[in-house]
Amino acid sequence: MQQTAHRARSQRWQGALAVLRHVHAHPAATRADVARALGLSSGSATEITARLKAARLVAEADPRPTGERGRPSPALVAHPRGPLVCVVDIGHEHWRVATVELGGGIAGLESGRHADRDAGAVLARLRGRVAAVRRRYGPRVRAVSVAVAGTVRGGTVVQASGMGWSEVDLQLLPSGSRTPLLVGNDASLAGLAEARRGVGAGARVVLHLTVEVGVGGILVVDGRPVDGATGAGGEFGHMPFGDPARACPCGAHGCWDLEVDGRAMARLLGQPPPRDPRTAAERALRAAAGGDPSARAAVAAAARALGRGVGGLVNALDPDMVSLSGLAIDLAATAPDELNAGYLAGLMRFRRAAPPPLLTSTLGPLSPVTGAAEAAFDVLLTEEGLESWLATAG
Amino acid sequence: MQQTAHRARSQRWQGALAVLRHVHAHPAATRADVARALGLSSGSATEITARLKAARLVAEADPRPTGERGRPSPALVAHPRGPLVCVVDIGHEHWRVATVELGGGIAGLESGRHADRDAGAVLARLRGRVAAVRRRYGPRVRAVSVAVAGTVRGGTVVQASGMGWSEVDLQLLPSGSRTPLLVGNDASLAGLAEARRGVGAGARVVLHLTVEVGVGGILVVDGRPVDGATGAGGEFGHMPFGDPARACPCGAHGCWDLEVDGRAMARLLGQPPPRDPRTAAERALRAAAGGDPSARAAVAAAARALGRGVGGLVNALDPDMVSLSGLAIDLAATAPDELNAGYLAGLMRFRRAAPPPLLTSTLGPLSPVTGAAEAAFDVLLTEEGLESWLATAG
DNA sequence: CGGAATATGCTCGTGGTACGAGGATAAAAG
DNA sequence: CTTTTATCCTCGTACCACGAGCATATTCCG
Repeated sequence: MQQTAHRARSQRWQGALAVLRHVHAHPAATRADVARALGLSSGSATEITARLKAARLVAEADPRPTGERGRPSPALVAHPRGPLVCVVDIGHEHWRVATVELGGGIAGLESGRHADRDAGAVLARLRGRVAAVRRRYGPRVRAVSVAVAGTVRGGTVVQASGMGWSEVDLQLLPSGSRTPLLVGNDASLAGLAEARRGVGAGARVVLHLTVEVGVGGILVVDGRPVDGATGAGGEFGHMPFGDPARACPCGAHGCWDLEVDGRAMARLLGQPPPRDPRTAAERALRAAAGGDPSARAAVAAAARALGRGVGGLVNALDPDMVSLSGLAIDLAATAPDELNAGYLAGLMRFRRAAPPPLLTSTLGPLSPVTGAAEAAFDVLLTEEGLESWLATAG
Repeated sequence: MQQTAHRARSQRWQGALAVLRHVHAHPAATRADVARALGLSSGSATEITARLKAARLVAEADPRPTGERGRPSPALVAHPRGPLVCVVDIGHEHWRVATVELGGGIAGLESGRHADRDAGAVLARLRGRVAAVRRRYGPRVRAVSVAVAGTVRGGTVVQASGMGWSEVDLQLLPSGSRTPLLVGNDASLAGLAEARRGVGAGARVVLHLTVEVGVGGILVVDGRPVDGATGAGGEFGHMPFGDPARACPCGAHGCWDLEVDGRAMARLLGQPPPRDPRTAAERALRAAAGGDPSARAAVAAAARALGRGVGGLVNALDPDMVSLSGLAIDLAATAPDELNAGYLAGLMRFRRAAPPPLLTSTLGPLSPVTGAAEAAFDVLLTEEGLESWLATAG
């Protein structure tokens, strides 16, 4: 039963891979659903699921009574000894280390606040947590995937101003380890998760935007993130939608960032530049909600600037919908009319009859974790990934 | 030898399709090249090429002496009775109707100037030319693909202000015809061509930008155009990079369009808004090249505005390179320092050490034709397209 | 309560595709 | 003219999916 090596490159396991991808994307799917969706005959479904079960990739849950006629179909779920991804989420204040299985289920989750934001200290702690996960699960951990609140290029953090980092190499694995390490921006990964499993599920082209300190996000087309040549795509906050005279810490001028976040609101309120723009924004939003007219005006201006930029991005990128997250949700809640007015004014006329809806993202604070897991499974659910799993686990 | 219907959905002809796509993308490739690139055994290559030859999809040219050692390998080329695409290019002033074969070779080309720019008149003439192509080649014509100088959404022209069109349905085929009709923006399709076969060949992420009246273009990732939910993506000229007080004919304000084209230069020269911004721009560029200081200043400002916007787009989209076309080439030639200064100033600091190069596109005026043919072959080189070809031609 | 209707799962024979080894072929190099 | 290099062809083998036929599990309905 020894299989030849080269064969794998062409079509071997292609059907199994398609099934596996479908199971991952639709965790509740029954075997019959999968067969229908993929156009498989029931014979093929039988054979493929048998192979996937033998390879410890999927398991079949007891069929649950659906109330429908016909023979009940077992649901395909992650195998209890199947592949896992270790996800690390590095925020400005907090960290998370999660273990995610096929289908997106979270098998384990730890979190905490940074005791010391220094890169060395943060990474030392996270290395320990990752090592613990790998000790516990052994070779089931197929990848480590990091979501970090900073600009990422080619696997390293170029800048994470919230933590005072610049040019940090995220060495989270012992040197020499062959486990792949993936790194992405947290807002972009959150957008990937929203597009696939959140508010964007079903839409083909999703523009995700989040406001925290500045604006981040991602365009997701057919479930694939448009993250550029080096993974640094999605830095929409550094498009020059603002006042060309205003310098941005990024080095450019007139960045959109400076018009919509806590820095913008503080400026509009006549306050000095805030040390922590996130809480400054929250303060302004609370004051505006409480009826303070000058806060109201500042929030309105930020909302309008947000809407105007979204309009420009929609003109250029033509999404089916826009998913809003972070402070953008609060801006939309506090100043919906201004956001909408800015959005419509920014759109080309022909788009105004039926503009892509601005929708609130639904996945919550774990969305970067989910997105990082998605990115990792994208790598694992390939022929190479499968081959490697079969070699170790088969 | 009757083949079952369902089989085709899974992996039938998958290998042949991969070969066909490779041949299309690499017209000069020998059979050995293809086998190597796709990891095919020589036996498989033999079988697949035999099948493709029998299906009148590819032919093998006489092996040419290469001067290298070893048995010469025949080149795989388009079959002389293989599938064709009828391409229609509708510019502001001119039209073209081309017949393109697999691999991108142009088998026939007609062109002319619009006698009357009215949509009805233009379409009537083009319908005639398309009908002539279809009469001549019969069922070999598998698709009609249109590149039009206007905003396209979902297969119809929303607006083509250069010709005074709005909401034009491009009915170029007799009603009831089953031949697929594809429609795209000319600048976006030109960018697709440049990314695949022009200056962007080899790059994974290409941002193509062209200046004519306003700015158009496309982002191409892994050879796939990022053209949005309705095909209207790439309207980069309507991002608000300019003065927010300035109204754009598109309905929005502050569009980049208004800062870089002939309208911008006329404005900077204190002239009234030109009826034909294209020739106004050419006039200003000529005057600047001739040494006129005020024209020089106007061109410099437009070049700087172009560079600044390109910087913002690079920040957000992270391409490997930027391909410039149309008047952008002239701006780059006339005011290279200003363009570059604007570009670098618009980039985030971490990008400035190795910014994506701004390169001049290479395909020339036929690039929209090539791009439209590419878009059509993308549809034809699928299982459905192949199946349909085999049904009629097999 | 029991047969009909419905939906799904399993078995097995068949066909299509790719592999890989071995030999044949066509050019350049020595 | 022989050797080297690179390619092409033939053929036996393996794998995967199909589809028909039958088995199984549930709901519906008289």
